[in-house]
Amino acid sequence: MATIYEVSRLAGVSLATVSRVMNDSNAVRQSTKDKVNLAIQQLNYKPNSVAKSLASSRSDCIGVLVSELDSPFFTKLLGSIEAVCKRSDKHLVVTSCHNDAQHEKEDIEFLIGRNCDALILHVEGVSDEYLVELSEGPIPIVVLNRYIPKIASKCFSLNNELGGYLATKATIEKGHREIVYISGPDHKADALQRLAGHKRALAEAGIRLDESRLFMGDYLQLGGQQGYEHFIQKGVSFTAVICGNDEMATGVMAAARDAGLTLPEDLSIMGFDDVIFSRYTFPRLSTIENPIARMGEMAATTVMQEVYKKPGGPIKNLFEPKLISRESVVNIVCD
Amino acid sequence: MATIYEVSRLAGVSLATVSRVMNDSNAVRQSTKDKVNLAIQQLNYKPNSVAKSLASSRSDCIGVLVSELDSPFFTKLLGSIEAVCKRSDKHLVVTSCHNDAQHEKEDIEFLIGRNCDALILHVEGVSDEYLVELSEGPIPIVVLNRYIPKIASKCFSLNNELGGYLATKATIEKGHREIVYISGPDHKADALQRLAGHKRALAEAGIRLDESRLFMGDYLQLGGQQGYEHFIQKGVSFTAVICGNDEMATGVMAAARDAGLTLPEDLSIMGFDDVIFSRYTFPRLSTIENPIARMGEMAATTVMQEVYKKPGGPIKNLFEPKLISRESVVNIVCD
DNA sequence: CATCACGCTGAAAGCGCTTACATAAATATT
DNA sequence: AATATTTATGTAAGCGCTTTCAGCGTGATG
Repeated sequence: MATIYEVSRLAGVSLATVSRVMNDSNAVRQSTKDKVNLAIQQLNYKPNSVAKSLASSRSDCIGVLVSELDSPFFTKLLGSIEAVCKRSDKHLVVTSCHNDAQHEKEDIEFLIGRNCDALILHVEGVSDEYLVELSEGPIPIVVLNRYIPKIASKCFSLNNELGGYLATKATIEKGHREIVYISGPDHKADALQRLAGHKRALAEAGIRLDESRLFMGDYLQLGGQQGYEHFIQKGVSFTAVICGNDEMATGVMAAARDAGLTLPEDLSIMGFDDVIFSRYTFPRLSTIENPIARMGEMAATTVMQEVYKKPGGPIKNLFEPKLISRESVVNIVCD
Repeated sequence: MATIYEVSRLAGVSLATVSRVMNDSNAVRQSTKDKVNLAIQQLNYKPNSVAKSLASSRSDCIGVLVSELDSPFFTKLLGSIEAVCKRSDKHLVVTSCHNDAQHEKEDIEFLIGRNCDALILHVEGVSDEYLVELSEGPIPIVVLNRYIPKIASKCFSLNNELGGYLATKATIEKGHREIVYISGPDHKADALQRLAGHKRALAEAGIRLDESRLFMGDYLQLGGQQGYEHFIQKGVSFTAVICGNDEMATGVMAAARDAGLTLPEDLSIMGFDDVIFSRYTFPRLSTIENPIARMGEMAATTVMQEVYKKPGGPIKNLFEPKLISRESVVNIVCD
């Protein structure tokens, strides 16, 4: 690989001038620029971004930390972040850290050590205080899917409580009274918020909340299956099951079909997130839209604006869920 | 951030010694190590990996280039690669480049400029020659989902032809004779190979290949829909549709249902890849297993072994597809 | 014609680390 | 005890780039 030095020699100018041309400083005469560009072409010179990064302490790299890499949720997120960053020629260092506070911290430090210009974090293990402290450090961060009052402008999140409320309300409006809920794990804030919304809708409709109608799942397909089986085994009767996310909803579908039910006639199922496959299920899943992609977009745009001074539209931090009525929740006749 | 210089001063040793301790060279006396480690702790020193990378021309970073970031296919791939790399403390610089040869080249050059220790590439735009040439360069590469004879040991791919053959053969064995095929785009090698397998199975069964029974789709859900509608409009009669991938199969499902068919009774549908959502469809999709995750694993393991001299089991380059019979392809009675 | 300002370019000092190579200390060898 | 070996540490030269500062040439100004 050619270095800047060889370019400077071939062009008959100094290192500094080549560097100026590279970063198109306007303090270089056009004729000089031409000479340098010619040399660059002839040598097929590509600047070494590591050296550049060390000298300038800017890396044009953004660190992204997500919980999992192989889930449709993060896929959507990552895709939208990458699209924005690519537009400004920034690149992504991606890590996943399986919800473990220790790993999260290690990965964050790694990304910082790697001179990332900013961090986009989807973390569930570390505490709010840790993140607040981090945000006071030299390297800008934004936080996804989490709301921390002290650094609200750095947080991009969904009104999960409202989402949970809408899911349950819509189900009740279809005539359902016997409803069970399969929640995400209770160490996840969004799961708890969604559950809170569910309870509010129930209370509003005057339906007594019965702990036996609640199952704590794992946000995975398996959790949905387990939840369904749990309720059957306990002899709970229900016409609808509301799930903390779409993956568990598909688990319920599978388990219900295995038990011989016809869907959606025999059982209504509500999801949450509207991840890609909810359009592929049959019946197509009624769910709550979670604008994950827009959240990622906003987070990345914020970084572009604040760190790189790129132009960009107004930033939105809080997102509203929306009911998506498909066919998995049906009207039932009240007895 | 503390630098190595401050550590060396606090510990009362030279830079070189600190560096040796960091990279745990064994040529340092234990007592010296202890002094240095103490200083490191006291200063909460974190090495700057950019400087390290520049000085050593090793970055502990592996560049990954995929076509798309928000598709279940790449998700699976990326997840498995990351898992392997993380185990050896290597990190991923991820880029997506939407099948465009020019972008692919730019991104590859970016990754090289960024001192990536190796490249894991899933590229469809650039030519075989380009990749062969690249592989002769200073930075090791491995290639996913593509077979290039000259660098076979660097390629990890599926026997797509066999997959296409198996899909069609299984369908024929269920009694289908009127079969249509929705292929992936003809600029993708795997799509063409799958199609070739389809033709072989047809020929073997003595079924005449009719070009009117072939539709070139886009590997997306939309392509499946369009394919289905195309055949209906042309008045082609068929009892089974075989798709170049699962996403198009879901498109066919949707279109067929919209047309009032009952699945799988009225129409059999075969997919390819067995990506995550094929388990969520109803009827559950019969498809061809594509061990994407294992391919990613092998590719990453190869890099670990060759670049970082990590131990690891035997490497497998060629993968065999397997039929996964679920419920979307049914037996039909021959007239 | 001397002076000043301004635009362009070059020299050189880092950025924080690794790694020959040299040297000093410790140990082994005779 | 003197020398040869080995082991542990320090010195200093980079890695390829950015950036400050100084200096040069040019044209404008008085």
